[in-house]
Amino acid sequence: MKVLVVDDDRVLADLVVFTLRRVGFEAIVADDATSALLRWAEDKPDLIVLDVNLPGKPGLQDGFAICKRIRSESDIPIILLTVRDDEEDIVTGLEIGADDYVLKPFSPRQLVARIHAVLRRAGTAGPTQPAKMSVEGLEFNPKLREVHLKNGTMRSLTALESVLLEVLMLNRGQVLTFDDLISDVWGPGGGSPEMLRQLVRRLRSKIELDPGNPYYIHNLQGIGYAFLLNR
Amino acid sequence: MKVLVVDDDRVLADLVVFTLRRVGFEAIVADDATSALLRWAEDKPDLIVLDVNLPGKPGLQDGFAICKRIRSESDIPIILLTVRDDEEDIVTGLEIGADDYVLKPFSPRQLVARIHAVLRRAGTAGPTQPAKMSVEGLEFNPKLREVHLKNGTMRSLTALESVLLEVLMLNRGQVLTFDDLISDVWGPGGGSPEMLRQLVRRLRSKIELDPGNPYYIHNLQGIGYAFLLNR
DNA sequence: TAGAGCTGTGACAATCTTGTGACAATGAAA
DNA sequence: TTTCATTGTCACAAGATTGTCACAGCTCTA
Repeated sequence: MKVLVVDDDRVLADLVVFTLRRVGFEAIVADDATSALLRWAEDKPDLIVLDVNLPGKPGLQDGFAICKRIRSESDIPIILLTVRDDEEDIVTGLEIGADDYVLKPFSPRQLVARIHAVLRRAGTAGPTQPAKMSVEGLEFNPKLREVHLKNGTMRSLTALESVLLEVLMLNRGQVLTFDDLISDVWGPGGGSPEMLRQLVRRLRSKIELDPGNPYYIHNLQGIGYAFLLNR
Repeated sequence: MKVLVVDDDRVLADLVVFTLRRVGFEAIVADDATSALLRWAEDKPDLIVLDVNLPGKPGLQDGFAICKRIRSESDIPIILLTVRDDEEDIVTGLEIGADDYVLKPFSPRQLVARIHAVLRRAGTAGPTQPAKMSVEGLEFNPKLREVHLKNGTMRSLTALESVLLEVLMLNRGQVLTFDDLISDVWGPGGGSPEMLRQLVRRLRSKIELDPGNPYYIHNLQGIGYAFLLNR
């Protein structure tokens, strides 16, 4: 997941880029309109974080101009960075197509959270989902979010249960650490071991014929979980 | 893969070194600016873990000063250890060229993960665990913490049993003293002969076909244990 | 051969990890 | 606005792991 950060404030841009990379995003920087458009065209980012105030001609080379230009050709998610209390800017930005805005000053964590929210709303396309996945009498349809069990029953899964099951089935026979699973399900920087435990329990209650003696999802104490270890 | 750990907190440095060695890194220590620069020049480490607060003149002999000095001559990956999640400190560190930072207090596992992340970004890979270890009909998978015996059975090991078996198998044919084993398994200052005895017993009960007449783990009275001594 | 010291053992205590049931919070849909 | 589904959070139970203890049996030395 690649993010283009457009800001002429070097220190701030560095901090944002560092934070984004730290939680797993690719991040690239542009510091004016020209290089922003060039980066957008060549690096094909998945989201743009765009400062409103940029060097160059106001109205022609500021953040709004870039946003407008990109919107004429693309639906890419755009988050505007603007100065506190400038509500007129906010309205203008949303009108020309920005998806969200963040007020300066802000903390990088706040920005990361906002990026996640925008990406969720945009429903970003991940790798092509397989139509169905079948293993050991368990048939899972990610699109419909339902599983058919060995005994013929069908269970519907929630969104998070689906994500977890897909991650586990795609990596069956391997041990996935708690951190790996948490990152894969909730995204960089999200989730917690407690949340994962609960999700595993909920998923087990739907797919295991005997949840007290799980057949599919195995725990390795202190390490993580595995789906159908070879045994 | 050699890591230079720069920290005047001896206990912490020992713990970090122990942890790094446990997962396959070489680790060396310096406890002030002078020896840090000397170690860097002479031992040519591949990465530096650098505490921000060091004894000596602030601004001239602290972690930032060392980082700045090294950056003027090298791109070596540098991870700063700091107690303050203060953005100012973080920005300062990044500005002078640090690649990442870890907040104290931290768990050794967290630091190792951060080191791997920085090395990945730097394009170098840290040491990986051997997939499997096989000796005389005993097959051990450290990742899954399981052994397959000569008679086909599979046994799961606990975390400490795994560590002990790996140490023993990596040094097979050699005698390891009680102190060596205790230090390797529990780390500096931890463990005891009593605990080691119990652990050896538990491990033997899982891997020996005849625990009363052990084939793999031999005791040398008053000295230590060995794995598969040639007799 | 006897005794001291060492190693192995079974069992229990302490601690940690995982699983569980239930409730709170949130957001979407009716 | 209300209701419901989903997800997050909490407190505690259950199970696993590790530490500790006391003693039996073995080995080595005088």
